[in-house]
Amino acid sequence: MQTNRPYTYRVPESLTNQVMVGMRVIVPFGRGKREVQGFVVDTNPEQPFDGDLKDIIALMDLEPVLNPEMIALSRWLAKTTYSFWISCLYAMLPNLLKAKTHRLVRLTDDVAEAEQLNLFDGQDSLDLADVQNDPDIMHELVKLRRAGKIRIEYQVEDRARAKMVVAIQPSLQFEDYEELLAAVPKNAKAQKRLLVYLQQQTGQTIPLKLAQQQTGLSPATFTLGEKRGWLKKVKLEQYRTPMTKSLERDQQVTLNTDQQVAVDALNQAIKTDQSPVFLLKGVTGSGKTEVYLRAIETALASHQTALMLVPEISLTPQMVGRVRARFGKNVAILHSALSNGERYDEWRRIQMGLVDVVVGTRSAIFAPLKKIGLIILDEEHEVSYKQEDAPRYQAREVAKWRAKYHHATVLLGSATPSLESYARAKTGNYHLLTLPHRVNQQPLPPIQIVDMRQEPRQGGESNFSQILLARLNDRLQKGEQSILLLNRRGFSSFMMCRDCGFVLKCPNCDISLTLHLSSHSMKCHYCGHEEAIPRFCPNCHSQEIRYYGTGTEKVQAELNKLLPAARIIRMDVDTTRRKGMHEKLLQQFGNHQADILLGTQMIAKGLDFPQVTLVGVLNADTGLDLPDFRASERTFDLLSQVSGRAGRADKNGEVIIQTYNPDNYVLQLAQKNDYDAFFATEMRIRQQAQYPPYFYTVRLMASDPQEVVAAKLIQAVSERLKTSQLATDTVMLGPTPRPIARTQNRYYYQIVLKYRHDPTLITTLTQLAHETQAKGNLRFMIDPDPQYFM
DNA sequence: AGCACGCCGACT
DNA sequence: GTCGGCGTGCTC
Repeated sequence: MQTNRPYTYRVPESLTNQVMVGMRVIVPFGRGKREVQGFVVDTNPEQPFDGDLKDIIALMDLEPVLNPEMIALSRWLAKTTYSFWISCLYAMLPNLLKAKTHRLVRLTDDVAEAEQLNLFDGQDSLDLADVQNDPDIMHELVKLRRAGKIRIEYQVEDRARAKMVVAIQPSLQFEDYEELLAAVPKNAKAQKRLLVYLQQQTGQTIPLKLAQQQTGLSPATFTLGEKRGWLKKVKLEQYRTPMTKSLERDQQVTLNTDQQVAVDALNQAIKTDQSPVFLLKGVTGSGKTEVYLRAIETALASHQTALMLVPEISLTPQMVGRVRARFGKNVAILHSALSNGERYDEWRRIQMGLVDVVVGTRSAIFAPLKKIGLIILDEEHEVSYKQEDAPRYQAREVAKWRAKYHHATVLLGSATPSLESYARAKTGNYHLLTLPHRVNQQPLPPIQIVDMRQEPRQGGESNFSQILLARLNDRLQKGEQSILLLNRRGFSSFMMCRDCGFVLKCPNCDISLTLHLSSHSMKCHYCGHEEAIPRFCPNCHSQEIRYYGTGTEKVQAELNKLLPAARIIRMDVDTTRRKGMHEKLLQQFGNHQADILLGTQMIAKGLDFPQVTLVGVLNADTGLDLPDFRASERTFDLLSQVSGRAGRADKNGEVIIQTYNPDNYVLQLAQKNDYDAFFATEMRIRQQAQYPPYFYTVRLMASDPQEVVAAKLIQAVSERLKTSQLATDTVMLGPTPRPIARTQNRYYYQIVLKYRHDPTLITTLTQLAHETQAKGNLRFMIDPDPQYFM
């Protein structure tokens, strides 16, 4: 944090007129011979440094990688998220441009040959990163270092490598080729063909491969042509384009009245110089996507570009497919599943202005599009729009910042808007657009709530109520499909000894281990720790150990018994971990190779399968009693979304929700599909408890492998806050241990602050971020508008 | 992050 | 008198 500011360097003569704002440079920094990478943020500082300047060592770029908009945005981002400016700059670049520093160990003096052979393997240098985990080698190196026999050099490596292809350019004029044609020997057929081809292509640049194909000539002929000066060979950047899958057919749809109203409002806004925010609230299946596509068309028609964010590409393949179908090669896709190379190439295409539409996940909000006319956030309430590690930005807020900069329109879409957004729409801060009806004219599927406490229990407990089982059977007979949601993976959620009450916990985290039968192990869902299934209690050696709680694995086993004829696809983190499995499973289900799709919340969103007429929620209570003020909002959202998967085509759908809390208002209102009533109820609770959207929240957290160290720091922070002059309505909760006090062998303590308007608090937090040093393993972080409190 | 400097205790 | 561990402050 002490270095969180710009430093001034001299431009050496060799770089005169080459250094530009937005370029990356290599500079010396500190007393050693350390080289670090930096960004040029200004070439004409207001307050020049009064002292000896060091020279810039080298440029890493031939052209800026960040434009002035990005530099201004990064400044604002650093301020509002209490982050380092430089991490904000890096957050805007594709991974490939984030330099890796190599620490090379070099010999300074004669070292015994044996040492050189052992340590350096005959090489003249050694990358520290390769050996830093080997204590023996490190010890040896420390000794050599003390003896002055080795030194460490820092090297910055540029990882950006564009894939290059050779291309040819005709270098002469039409008439020149005419003359040459007349002059070549009659039997030189290949040369003649080349000349004719070049004559036709004057002024073009053609990849060599393509030219060979078109002419049927060999590479040798082109080389000859180059030698004789008929053509020039150039290197052309080639872009790795992801998702080369054939484009879907674009379906032209006629808008219904509601859609038309929304599109008209958006069209008008896009053409103005304002930067309004629209909230499009449309029930599941109401045709929000078509509204998005029309708005993008408008932006393009007025020579502007469009940026569209989706929560997660793998969850919304159908959405991405439709954008590509409509706009074809004019679209760049940016998401986390791309390789670094693919991501870099897509980013370059955007940077160079080769595309006008960008679709991507959270970080795509930094796509270097110029002249943005429209920014869309689909499913705006999704938590994935908030980055959970530094810089902890909310993509929705970045969208609004960029919209102001570009005079662009922001469009937030959702069936269940976040309370924050809907509240703003209600007060007129945002413009509200609504799509209350499904496009297929079907009503939303009726939802039935089943009270699991009333279920008969003959023959042991079942996870299925009689009615849900009967309905599943009915769909099976009719050849229709069902979706079952159980928001818990694994087989059983915990193991307990009947004799002594011992619960098997993760050694690294304060959380019980989950039984996974498919991998024959006990797993921790927080750190990935895995161990064998115990045969007797580790505490009292009793054999009376039992497993409690139900996960997707167990339900799958139970279904196999209850409905042996049903073909089941289970979809959770465990079955989709491998690349491409997600798509594969969905495709199988889409081809009706299975009758039931059973899964965790990953199946709740965005899926559109016409044969699905039944949705069952096995346990609606799981998310309700978490210590998190957003628990109700998330449950309502999940239930609404998953219900929307039923009856999307011409057949009627039906939803069954099983619960032990049938009277809970969240379930009651989800059943009625009454978002507005839910909003009103929840808003009253939030107002009373002083939570968003009435108050802002910020979470401060200290963590360390030693509990006392973390506790001490948070205590000091707490004292500091108490002595600063906080606004009278600012509330400080804590310090307390985090609800899950320990994960990955670190203890966490937190303070949650709630405030309305408190400039002093903001200043104090900024100072805290500056002053609170991370020492050793101790960490301190400030998370504005946190999404989770666990 | 990494380095130098200075303080302090332990040892020669 | 000297060495090394550790806390603090600085890096254009």
